[in-house]
Amino acid sequence: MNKTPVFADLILPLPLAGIFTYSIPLELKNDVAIGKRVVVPFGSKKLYTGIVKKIHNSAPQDYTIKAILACLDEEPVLNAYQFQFWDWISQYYQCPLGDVFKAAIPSGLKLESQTKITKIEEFEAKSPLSKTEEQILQILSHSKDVSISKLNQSTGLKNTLPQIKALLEKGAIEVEEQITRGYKEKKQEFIRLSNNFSEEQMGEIMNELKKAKKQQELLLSYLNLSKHFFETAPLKVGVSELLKSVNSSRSILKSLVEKNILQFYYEQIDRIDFSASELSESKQLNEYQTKALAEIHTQFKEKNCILLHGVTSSGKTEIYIHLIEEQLKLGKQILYLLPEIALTTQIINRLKTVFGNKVGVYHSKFNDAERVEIYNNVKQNKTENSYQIILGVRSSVFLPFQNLGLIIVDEEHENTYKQFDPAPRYNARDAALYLSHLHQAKTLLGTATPSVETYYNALNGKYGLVQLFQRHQNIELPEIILSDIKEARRKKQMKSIFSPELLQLMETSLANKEQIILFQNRRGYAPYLECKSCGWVPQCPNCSVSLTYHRYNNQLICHYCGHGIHPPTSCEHCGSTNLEDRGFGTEKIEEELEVLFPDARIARMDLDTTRKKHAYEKLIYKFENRNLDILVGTQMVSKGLDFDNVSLVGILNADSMLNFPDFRAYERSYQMMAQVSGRAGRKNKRGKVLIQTYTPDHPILRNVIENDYAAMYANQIEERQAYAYPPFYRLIQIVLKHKDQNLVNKAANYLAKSLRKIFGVRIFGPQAPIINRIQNTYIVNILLKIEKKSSPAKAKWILNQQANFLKEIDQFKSIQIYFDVDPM
DNA sequence: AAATCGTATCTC
DNA sequence: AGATACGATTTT
Repeated sequence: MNKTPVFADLILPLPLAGIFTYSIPLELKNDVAIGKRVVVPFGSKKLYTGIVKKIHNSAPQDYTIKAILACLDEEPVLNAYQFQFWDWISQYYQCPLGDVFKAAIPSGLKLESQTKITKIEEFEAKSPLSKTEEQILQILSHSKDVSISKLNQSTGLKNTLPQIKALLEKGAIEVEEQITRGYKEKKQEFIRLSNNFSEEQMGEIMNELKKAKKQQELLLSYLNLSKHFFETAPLKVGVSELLKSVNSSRSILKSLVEKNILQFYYEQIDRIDFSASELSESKQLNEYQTKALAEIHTQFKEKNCILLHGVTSSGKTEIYIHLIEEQLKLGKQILYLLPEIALTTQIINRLKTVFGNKVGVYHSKFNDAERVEIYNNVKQNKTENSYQIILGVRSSVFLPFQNLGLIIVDEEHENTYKQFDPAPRYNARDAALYLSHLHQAKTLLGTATPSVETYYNALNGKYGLVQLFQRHQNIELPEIILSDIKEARRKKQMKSIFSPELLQLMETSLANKEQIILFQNRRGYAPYLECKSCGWVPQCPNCSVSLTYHRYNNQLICHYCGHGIHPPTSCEHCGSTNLEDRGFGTEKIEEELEVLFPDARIARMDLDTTRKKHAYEKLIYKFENRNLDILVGTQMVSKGLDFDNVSLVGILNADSMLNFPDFRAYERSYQMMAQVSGRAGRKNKRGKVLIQTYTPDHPILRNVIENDYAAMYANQIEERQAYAYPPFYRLIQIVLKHKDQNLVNKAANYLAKSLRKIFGVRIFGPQAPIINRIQNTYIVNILLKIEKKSSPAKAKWILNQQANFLKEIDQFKSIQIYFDVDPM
């Protein structure tokens, strides 16, 4: 027998490069296996959940090795596809596997220990304690099991560890590592008869309960609900269901249990509803949809990825449904990606009516336990009671699929598919293509306004292309009207932010009992506050941005770090009390509408009004049922919602989008305006879109009016080629961060210089981003543009090497560096 | 990321 | 000197 110790290489949920080798103790030898979770000590105290990546026999030489403490799983939580997928993400997006782990696994499956501190009651101080030590003991005497971060918070100190250590040595406190309980199964309380009473016995019992009318009533209700004497096996009766049925109380039920007539029992239930609901057939496709579907079939024979370019309201969803049906028949899993939760509500409902409980939804507003259940459910992949279709956001590409047949990426152009912070900075649309490739599955990208990159790939034959330009039920595309607010301002015709044309149209719509959507890409009340005498604007103390005024809580808030203060009453510069809010956020627009249209029912939809779990659905529901006349919102209102009574869409300020300093600004503006416009229009009446702008002659606005995607594309692709941008070049952004602005600039200059020696003119910068300070850390960027045909892997290798060289220079050691591959 | 170690700074 | 603050180092 081979008695040499066996080792396991683990992925730990830490932003550290590489994998970590631990020994497998004898008693765990049979348990530990690739893909399972194990608990290991890391550093002096902490315990982490690691995932076994490899088991081997080569003992590491350079360090003493620790042992695995426990194995958490009977079955692996990660399958072979996922290991490959993680490796790809880690390599392509240049981040440690530990970061991928953190993003991919719901935190309910990642236990982590936390230090809990308790006071020892009998402790008496032999020597006088320091002020902070006294303070800590004071806090501990109020509550036990206090965490270190909580202590730091309550004392107001940055670091209490030295004091904790001192107190520990003096024997005043106790420190314990507790593993926070992860996922808990949900149990439901049921009630049943404690004996299989005969009808005769039951009669006696009822008789005995004559004096306890309430109890009698409750028992009777139980017999009714369970159909006890009618069914061979009585039905399950939930405690809460029973109590509700006769409006009884728990204490009455308890006395029946004490009399040993009824008894409680518990069963684990899924948080997810699997009750079968009534299903309706998928809809018959119209002539154009049928043709598109046939084309998709043909092209999938040759290509692995197809772009379905269909105008808004052309019925792409119904085509998806037919494709999903086909995959289901083959026994395959389907992943349906959406850019954000905001979009899901209407599509969930549509898919659920066709596929019922085969559809699972995965997004960030679910709590941990729910996410774990979905994860486990997908992992099981049974045909009964498991999701075959996952409707989810970005992170659902990490679910444990075993048998994917099709990935649909809806609204492919959306930038929310790209994760910006923290690592992994992946694009779910691009990752989906790799995931498809792993499973030998197909990918369908769907949108009315393709991203320039995707459209280029489709035109050049890398992807298939299927077009669908007929709107269903022949709803006409809306009429788009421009309103020159520069002119209106000059003539003093503007009523705050509203042009006379817009107000006119709004009045008509309201008079016709039709609905209105207003779009303003700015939340809060006013983007900034300004002193009228000297022009001073309150800034965030931690970031290089001005503070946004929010009226509902009367606060100035930084949208980058969340810092909030009460608005100052006087100017910090000149002392003037003449402070005025400038610009328009959704909150202010809502307020002004209430004055202008006192009879209209107005609501606002932005990040602030949709924080709560179902707030978004409630708003949509209200609007759908025509309980609202005007909906004001940020980009949330532009995405995939279909309402059939909206006759007017107003875009309040098109210029802020157009003037955004980014090479994708025009493309993004076109997409945004085209998408919002798609919300207008009804079965028998052409909708109207009014765009307010200072630059009515802007070529992009012309493209929007003429609904000419091709022209916009032709123009943009030319610019992309001329200025070396995607799809002709691949971008990698090198980001440097440090608290010291001089140091970070110096480091960036040094790195850019050494990179120029290798990449030459492909290096741009260093340049400070528009917001060059967030949370008191300064940021500098260097941009690398490399030809599409050259090897990105090699470029990344060189970047890494050069970054490591920089880190070897003493003064630059503490500079943070990371890469953003394909930045947005 | 978080604990620990090493060193600079503050306070009486 | 001792307490405190902060940065660098280490983690398998």
